[in-house]
Amino acid sequence: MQPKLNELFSALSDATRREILIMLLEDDMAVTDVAHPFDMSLPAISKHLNILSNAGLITQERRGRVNWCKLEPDGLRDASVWMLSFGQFDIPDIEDLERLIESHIDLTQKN
Amino acid sequence: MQPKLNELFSALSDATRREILIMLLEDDMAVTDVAHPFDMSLPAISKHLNILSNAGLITQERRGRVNWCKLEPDGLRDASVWMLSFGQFDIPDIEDLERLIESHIDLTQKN
DNA sequence: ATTATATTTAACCATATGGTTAAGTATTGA
DNA sequence: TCAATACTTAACCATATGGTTAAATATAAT
Repeated sequence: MQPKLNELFSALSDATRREILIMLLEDDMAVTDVAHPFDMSLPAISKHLNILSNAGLITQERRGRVNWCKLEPDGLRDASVWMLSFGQFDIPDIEDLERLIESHIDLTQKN
Repeated sequence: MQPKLNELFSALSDATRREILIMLLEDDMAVTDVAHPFDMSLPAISKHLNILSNAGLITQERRGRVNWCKLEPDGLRDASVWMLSFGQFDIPDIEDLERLIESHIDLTQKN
């Protein structure tokens, strides 16, 4: 399957979906549990998860009545390569990076 | 001004806008010249350029009646850091990267 | 002064997006 | 078997997006 930059970047352009990805960094989660922290209906979250799936950023595996959501970090690869190919910005500081990884506050911003 | 990941990723999610960014890697361009290769009206391109400006990916400087568009590669920085912070995918091959930079064909895909 | 060039703004249109509620479908537990 | 759980699907709605054409604006050239 060819990389789909439109779907990839479009999936990343929504704050709810970025938060979901960050939640899934911790561990695989059931749909209901993904939905829990959000002030939003379950169908809305279900749609977001479909969009993330179609973008190749997560996979979903149904076991019984539970649909387990799993991060697919390689899904970010194509978008990452695309951006790196511009290569004209400084490689972000290791320190910046570490700080950001530690505290995901900056990553979960809403706007 | 705070980074705006929504605007940034959203701007990158359109193939026309990604092509414009790649064109601007070569050199600064007037709006009309940006529009030339596209089968699209000038106002449509003008809108795309505004979206890229608002995302901080380009700047526009009017000199006389010409509005010069200039790439702002640092605009990609926040999105890049966000993606790198996932850090669970392999760093793309230097070879992959060089091949992609040489031939931007893979980067300008439409879907 | 008039015309041509470069671009933006306005008004409009079709489709996409992100949300809702209500109903449907499996699967599990009592 | 019946009810609860964990979803998904369908129908709907408001707003956003990406395009169009026509008109407006500002600068440059004749």
